[in-house]
Amino acid sequence: MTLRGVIVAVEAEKTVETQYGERSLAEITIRPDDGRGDPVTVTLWGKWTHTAEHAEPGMELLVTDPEEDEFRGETTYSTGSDTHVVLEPGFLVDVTAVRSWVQCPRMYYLNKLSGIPLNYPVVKGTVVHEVFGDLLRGLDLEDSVQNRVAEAGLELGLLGYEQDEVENEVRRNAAAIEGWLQQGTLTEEDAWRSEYTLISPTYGLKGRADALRRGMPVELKTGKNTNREPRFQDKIQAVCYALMLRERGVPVNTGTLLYTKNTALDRNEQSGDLAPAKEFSVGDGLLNFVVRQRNEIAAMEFDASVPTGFEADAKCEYCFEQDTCMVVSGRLDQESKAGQVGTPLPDEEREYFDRFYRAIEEERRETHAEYRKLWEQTPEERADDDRALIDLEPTGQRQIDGERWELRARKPGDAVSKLREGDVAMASDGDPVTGHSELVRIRQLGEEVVVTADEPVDLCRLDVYPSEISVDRMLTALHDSLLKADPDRKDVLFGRRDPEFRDDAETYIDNNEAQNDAVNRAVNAEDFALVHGPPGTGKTYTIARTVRALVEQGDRVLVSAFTNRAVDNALEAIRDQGLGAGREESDVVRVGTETGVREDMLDIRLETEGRPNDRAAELQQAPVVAATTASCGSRVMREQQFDVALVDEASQLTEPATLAAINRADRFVLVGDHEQLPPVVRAENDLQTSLFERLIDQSPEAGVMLDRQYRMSQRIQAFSSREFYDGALKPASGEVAGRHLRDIGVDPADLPAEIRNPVSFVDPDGRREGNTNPREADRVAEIVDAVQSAGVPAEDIGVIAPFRAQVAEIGRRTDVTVDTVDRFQGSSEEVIVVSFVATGDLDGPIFEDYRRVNVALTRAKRALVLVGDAGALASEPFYARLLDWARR
DNA sequence: GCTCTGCGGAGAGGA
Repeated sequence: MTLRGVIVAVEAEKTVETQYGERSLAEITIRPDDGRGDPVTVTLWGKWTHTAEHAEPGMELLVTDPEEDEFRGETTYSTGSDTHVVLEPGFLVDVTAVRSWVQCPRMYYLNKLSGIPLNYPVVKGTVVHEVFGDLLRGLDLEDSVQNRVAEAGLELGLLGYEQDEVENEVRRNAAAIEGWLQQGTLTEEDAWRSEYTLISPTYGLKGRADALRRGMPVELKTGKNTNREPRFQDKIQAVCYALMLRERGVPVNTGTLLYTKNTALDRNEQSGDLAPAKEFSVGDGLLNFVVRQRNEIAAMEFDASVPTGFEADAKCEYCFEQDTCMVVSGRLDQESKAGQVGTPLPDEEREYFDRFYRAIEEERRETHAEYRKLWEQTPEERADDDRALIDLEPTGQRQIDGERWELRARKPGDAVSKLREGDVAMASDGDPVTGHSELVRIRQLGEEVVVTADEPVDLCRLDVYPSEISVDRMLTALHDSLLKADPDRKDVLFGRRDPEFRDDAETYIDNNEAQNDAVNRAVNAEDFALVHGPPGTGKTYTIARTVRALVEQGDRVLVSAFTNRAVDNALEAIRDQGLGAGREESDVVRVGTETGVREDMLDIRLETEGRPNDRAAELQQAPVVAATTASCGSRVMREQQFDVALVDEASQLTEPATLAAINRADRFVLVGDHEQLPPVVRAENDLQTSLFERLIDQSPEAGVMLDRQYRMSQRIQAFSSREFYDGALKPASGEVAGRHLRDIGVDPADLPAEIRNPVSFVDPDGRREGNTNPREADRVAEIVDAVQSAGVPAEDIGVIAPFRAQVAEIGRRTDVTVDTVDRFQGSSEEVIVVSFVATGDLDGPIFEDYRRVNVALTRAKRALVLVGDAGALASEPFYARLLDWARR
């Protein structure tokens, strides 16, 4: 039995006399989640009072296997022999975080804040781990060493390492592993498996064990340890995995640490215990200790407080992070055991840091809520939520290169989900949390689903695997921009100084004054420039022309955007300017994964595998580098410096995500449109406003608005121009203004009367059902058919709906592109049909942000058909104006 | 990457 609920009261610890002597206890009252709602009291005995000290009203508490008692007619609970007390079980702490917390709570905080830098021990450690996995999967040691070192080519090159010396070192590490493995495999056939992903609903833990041997966790350490016992923090890591395995019913009582530098080669010169593998027994004491440590972290994060180092017996004089720790606490004016050095940041910067730190941590909690849905939702609910494909029928498994696995399954019916080809996902036998699951990469997602994995699994279900990476990257960007950035940069970001511009004026673009102004602004910016580009105004061309001008004046340029698609769009235009002719030129380099980068840009994609020096040179010598903002926060990109960072679709980026890109450069140019979609964030907080929007408000003089659009007819653009751009948006020419279906060979007479006008409104009299409206979907499909029959090719028609469910509903009825507004941003079609779904009223956040409507309407070039419920639309002034305009 | 401690044991126990 598990007791679970929100804490309503926490009593102070007290000491009582029992028949077994003096014992301490603390009482916590919770309101259980069981629905009855009557508060119950739980008595925490002995060491669990430690957790009571960290508990606060409002936190969630989980108690496993409590003992039930009657006291004064009420049921009470207390901790027993099998009891674990867990604070905030919904907050998922990573196992490596528990490890660093145990070393020192400040270390945990510093790691979180500043990320893992690019350094040799880290890169080498990763390579050795990969070789270890390969050996477990039966690969040849020499092949594995060579392949894995080559794969790390770029990082090694940036660190100035040669392939041979790294191979030799990895070989030495791997030899220790192999020797030990051979002993084991002689007796234990098939008792191994590598890289085991675990998520714990009970303990609020997640992590990936390096390996399991006969079900027991094995952790690999690339260092040396000649003590008889494994290092304490290493044990902690293994104990976390043991705890999670026990939760799944595996009777784990042993953990193993494998120290790869404990080799026979050193035996002559070293004394001590040089066996690479050190086993230790996992008892209740350690398991409980780990739960209590995790509780400390969860409690600290509950109110976003900052650890000082006093929480544990940290001994700063031994710590390698002492200097960093003192600098961070000095600059952020934090209490710390190590002490402080340096002057604190100005108050407004401190306030900014705190505000965004909290906002990012809120976002992290929302990400954890996504994880929770893995076990809180039924498979059917997950599928309805578009977050999983369920009821897959496995059709085959085979081993492919490198002893990895390719798994196939048939997808029943026309199931849809957020999953995309190239995504990392969680494949399972049906239950991703308690069943057998593996992290996989999706290769193909049609009627047949194909994924690749390190280990085989029955491919019955595929789940979105939430990632904290963007949250982590935002934190490191925040850290870099406040603690490492040059003060000059901060002065303009905080509005203490106006951005400056050089006076030069040149003609870069001779047929569009605003675009030419924008390029001049960007090229002459001493600090930053902002380019406001409403739909169809040639943002991308302006960016490309700017990049060329910057490169010609000798600048090194970083081109970035939130999505891979936007980066590649910008790159395409940049290549049209004559840059990035091909790999030989290597003047433009695209940094990104093979699956993320668009096919026609793969020829300039930076290969990360190969000879270190060559790979590093390709990146370091490129005058133009393009990468997503998430990649800009990567270990590799954090080492790069640019003169100018140019960020496209900046209005869709959170402020810290934008910082990740602009931290890399002396000057920056943001291009965007704050009247289109804002950043996608889960929590409601400061992350919802983009840096672009904030700076446009703060320094309007740094901005140029592109005011001529090359996309929509006059009739189509009118509403958007009036409602969102104060009427300033104009067609670029008479040709654009007068665009009509006739120009592409369509006679309006061939269309049904109700959609004969360039902008029309149709009310199908449907009913909203959840996030769909089947009748409206029917009608949309009929309209699309009619448009096609009149002669518009399918590829020139697009359908936009607010919800993915309706997108799927319509998609079943037509072959043209159907997608959500959010996915349509950045593209356009000759004819656009918009399905509003809502009937009766316009309840729901999706309708509250009018910017979404702006995006939907401005995708159309020659014809726009709005399909919806007139009553619902008329119920709200903005939509009523839209309706009037469409029916005119 | 270091010099160190953090981990008990069956299991009930107070008012």
